[in-house]
Amino acid sequence: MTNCNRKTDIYQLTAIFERGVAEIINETELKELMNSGRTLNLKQGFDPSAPDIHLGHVVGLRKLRQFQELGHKVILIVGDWTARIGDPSGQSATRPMLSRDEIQVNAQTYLEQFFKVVDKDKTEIRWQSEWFDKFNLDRIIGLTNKFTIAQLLAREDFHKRYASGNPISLTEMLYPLLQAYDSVVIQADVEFGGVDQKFNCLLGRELQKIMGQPPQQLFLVPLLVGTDGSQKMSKSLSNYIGIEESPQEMYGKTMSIPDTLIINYFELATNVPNEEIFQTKEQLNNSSVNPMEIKKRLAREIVTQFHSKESANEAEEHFIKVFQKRESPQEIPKYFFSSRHIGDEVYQIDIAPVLVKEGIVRSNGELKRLLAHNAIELNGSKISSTIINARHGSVLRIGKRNFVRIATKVD
RNA sequence: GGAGGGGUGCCGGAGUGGUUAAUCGGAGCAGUCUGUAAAAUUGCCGCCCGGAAGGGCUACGUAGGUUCGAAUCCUACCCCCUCCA
Repeated sequence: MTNCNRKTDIYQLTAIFERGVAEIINETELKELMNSGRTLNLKQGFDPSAPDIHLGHVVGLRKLRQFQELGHKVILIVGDWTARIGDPSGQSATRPMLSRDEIQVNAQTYLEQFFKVVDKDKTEIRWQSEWFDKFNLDRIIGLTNKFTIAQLLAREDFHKRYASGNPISLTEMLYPLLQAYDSVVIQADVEFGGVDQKFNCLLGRELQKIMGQPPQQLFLVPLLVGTDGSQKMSKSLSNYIGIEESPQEMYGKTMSIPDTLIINYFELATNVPNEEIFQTKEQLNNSSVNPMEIKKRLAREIVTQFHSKESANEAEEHFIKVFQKRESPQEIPKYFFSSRHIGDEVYQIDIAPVLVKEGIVRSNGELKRLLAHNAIELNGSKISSTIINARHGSVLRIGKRNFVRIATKVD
């Protein structure tokens, strides 16, 4: 190994262990493993019931990527069996069973997004069904008798639910066991996950020991707080930034995070070097720069990562134009409205049917509420009725962010 | 097998015969302010008709029943929780 490479290694190691880490079990052992020169099996599981990846997931995926760059191999487990159980960390216990086809489709979608961050060439994909399809009662008993109820109840989520009298199904108890068994099958060296996965991952470690394997190391990343600024990013709370979203959406959602989260996002979701982040922190602390400007930088970084620099710049222009200067955006979707020509290129139009039918507003009632709140503009001026006089090409703005260009259609 | 408690809107949680589309909190949406930040403040928050006043429909686990009238009473069923065995 040349000196040059060594330096890179040290630099990378620092990045790996000092940023975007919640907890490592056991750090010393992990470092020894990494020094052993062996290609490590990095385990990452995913549940094909929720195929969309958002920035919260990216925190962990970026870690995987960093490890890959050191030459290690990711083994992605498609949890086609655990998906049927549903991760108990959600409140609702039972989920509908997914069909084979649905799982296939979800897995496909997931993979496309997954490889936007993780290196495809250094990834192996394994399906739980490879081993669990063959499981019989004998094996299930063999697995379950290795653990006690008390052990499983130690999991915070189970514990809380039990204490507050909420149901826990036996099947759910199986979830951590299956996940643990995956580690045994693939002989995982390190399992990656959010801190909320700690219990499940630890169980894998436990089971490996019982089965005579060296226990896997745990690399737990922090949970990214969502755009609402209070809860962890998740699709069901709709406080997420999906990596498949348009540059404009991504940019806008980033701008909507609370200022207090800016540094956190820089650290967890971007490659901006530590020194720069440190400077940024200073600027925020002594108020020498408007936090908005810093957030714009963050938004550009994020959009660039999943789209391109150009898209990021365009998204920023759009943002400034539409939200800061309150002008109409460049591109506005056009809809045809039944119109009655009342002379001089002016048409009388009832906008309600189209807006409701196209789902731009939820219902007629909703539309009336918006009108009552002065939330609808025609070419920049508020309107108070769904019956309007407009020209072909006039622009409607509904709420903050919905724009509609009117195309007239005389019946 | 026995005893008791409970199932309400996106979530939590009131409500025990009419004044209840259902108190309150959270979430959400919109207005003002503004940096799609925070804070503040106002309004909305089942669907349909109506400019409005108002009217109609659907809804409190499911299906029936009593009643002029039921989320509230009765019957059966389904589901959940706790304790005893």
